[in-house]
Amino acid sequence: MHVQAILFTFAPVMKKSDSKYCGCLYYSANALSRLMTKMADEEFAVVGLSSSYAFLLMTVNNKPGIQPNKISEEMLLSPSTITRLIEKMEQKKLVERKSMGRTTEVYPTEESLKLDPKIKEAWKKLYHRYSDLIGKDEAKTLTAKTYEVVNKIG
Amino acid sequence: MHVQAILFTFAPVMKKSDSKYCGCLYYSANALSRLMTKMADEEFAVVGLSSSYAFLLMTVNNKPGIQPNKISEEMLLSPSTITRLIEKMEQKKLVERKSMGRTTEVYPTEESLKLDPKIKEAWKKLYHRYSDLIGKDEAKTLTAKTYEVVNKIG
DNA sequence: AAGAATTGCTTGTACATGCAACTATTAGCT
DNA sequence: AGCTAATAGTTGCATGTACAAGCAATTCTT
Repeated sequence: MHVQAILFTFAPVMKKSDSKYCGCLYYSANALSRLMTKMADEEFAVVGLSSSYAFLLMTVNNKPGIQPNKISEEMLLSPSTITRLIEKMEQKKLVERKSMGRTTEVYPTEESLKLDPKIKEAWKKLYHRYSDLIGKDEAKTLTAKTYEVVNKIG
Repeated sequence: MHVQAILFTFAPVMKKSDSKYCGCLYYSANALSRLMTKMADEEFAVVGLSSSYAFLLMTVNNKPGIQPNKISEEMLLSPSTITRLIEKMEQKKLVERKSMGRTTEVYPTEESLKLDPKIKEAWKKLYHRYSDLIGKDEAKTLTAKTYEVVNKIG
């Protein structure tokens, strides 16, 4: 306890910036989001995808035939965004749409399924990367807290 | 301690969604960011601005003559983004640029200064809005934690 | 069974943001 | 003084995301 205090006094954690906005959740949430997205995009680059597409594929690979509707819920993105994501992945021959009446089912292609382990691997690396940077427990609690707040607000 | 446990057992917090991604910081940070941005945009709509522009104006109003450079640091946005934001606000006659050599100084117009109290008011309402939703202490600690992580990662 | 409401998905459009490449200016070195 | 390096800012381009409006299919109502 004492040691901690002394350490903090003589060796404070260096902050990169200290904006007048740092007490605002809008600000810090957005800043973190941008950083995490950049980090995720870097990791998923090994499979030639940016983060959103990687998550889309994992979602579809996990539940072949899932409806855009449900993907939207799972990824917390708007239906129109999901349409756009699916379009792009269809162009790349990584998913296929089967429309039946007003509903649509989205299926992974062979290639997407073959890619799946690599995507999951990249995802794991992402996890380790930020966990190493900020501490495993710290990462877990922040993630949980954040998600909890998302559920309260959204 | 015991009471807590019992409460949790018999009255768990109801979650809206429970994605397989909820343990990923990329995912929760992005979700929160989107929600907060939406909320902020709603609040700042009373002054006819979306959130980024409101923050830009507050920054410039607070330090007239500030350089884009410094705005970028304070807002944790890339220089090019700041250029774009300034352009728009210049079109709306809310800021002015004075270029001197390679440096540029950004000044608020009268109108921007007149708008300032309303922007700050909207900002305060934003704060209360999410604080009411998730609890004041909860909001404060999450904001602080998030900002801390931003400093560690960024 | 016909019209109304709802649902699932898509499209047009707009916006926020960043990267990479560029220009212009200043600072540093010799 | 002159060349090089660094810095400040801008621009072209690409991407991710959402809203509003639309279309098509289904369900509800009476």
